[in-house]
Amino acid sequence: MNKVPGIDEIDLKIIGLLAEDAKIPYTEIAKKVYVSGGTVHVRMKKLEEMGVVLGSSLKIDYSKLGYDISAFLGIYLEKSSLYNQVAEQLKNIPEIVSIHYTTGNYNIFVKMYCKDTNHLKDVLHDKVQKIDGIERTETLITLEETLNRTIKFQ
Amino acid sequence: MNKVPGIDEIDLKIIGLLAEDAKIPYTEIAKKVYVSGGTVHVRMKKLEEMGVVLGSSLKIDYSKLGYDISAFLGIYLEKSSLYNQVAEQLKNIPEIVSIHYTTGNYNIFVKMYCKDTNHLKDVLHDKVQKIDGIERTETLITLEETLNRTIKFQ
DNA sequence: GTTGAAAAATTCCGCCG
DNA sequence: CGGCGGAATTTTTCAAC
Repeated sequence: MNKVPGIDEIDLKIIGLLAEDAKIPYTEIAKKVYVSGGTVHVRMKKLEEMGVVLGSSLKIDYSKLGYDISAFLGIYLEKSSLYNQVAEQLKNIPEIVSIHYTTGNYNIFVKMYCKDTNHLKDVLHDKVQKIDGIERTETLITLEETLNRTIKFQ
Repeated sequence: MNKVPGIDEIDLKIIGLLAEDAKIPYTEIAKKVYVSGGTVHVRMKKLEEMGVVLGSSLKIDYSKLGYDISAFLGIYLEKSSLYNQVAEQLKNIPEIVSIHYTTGNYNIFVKMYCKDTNHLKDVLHDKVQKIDGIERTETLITLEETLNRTIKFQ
């Protein structure tokens, strides 16, 4: 399997189980992994201190909250050295949930959620396109999301 | 704000808080939102039944587990009607964590994690490229991920 | 890594506005 | 009916081994 110093099979199993549902009680994890509840607690604390586990979050169906459009944005910069500066501005746009500096076609790649096509148009036109250093953008609208999981380590 | 039937400000605040850290105790959420712990519990149960909240998961630093490469894959299909068929095959590749059917440049857009460039090459060559119906792919390697949050509703 | 016990949170239910 | 409060149950958390 995976060779990472300081992390063993048990740690990976714990992470694997909690990645699917972060609210499973440690006592239940303990049974499945054949250790005591206290050990699961100690392991998780270690993993958090190591920075392997960064926290937990809710899985949310955005469309049920009125955010019907999930889209990716490929951004071309005028100069790739502008990344940090442009990323700072992108952070201020609440519709944007992740920002990636990438090799390949685009310089920056961004994921965002919008309520509808008008909202998307507004964000693009009034917020993204106004940022200095952005040459042009390309929009990929997600029509269907088939999968959304965490990687399997076991 | 947002008009979604059956969901009010309090629900959105609860979701907002738990989206940042799914393990905050309901009693603590209750204090911040000025309702009782029982009410937070009832609200969350309602949101889960409505399918707004799909569950919870761990935020994991994949690089600390030896998965140093996060990449996107833009996939061109021979015919876009092949989506379901190809998506089924992609699901069987454990390195792939999300699959999107998109408008724009690519037909399918995929996110994946690999240990290193060799691992990435293997996945592309031995797994992805072997799938029937895929014309060609384009790889965008993430050099830096600046942001990863859930959308702010409040 | 385990155990056990104190502290805290969850969860459920009857009551009230 | 939605929200509250309290009580039983479960979980978390921590110290000693």
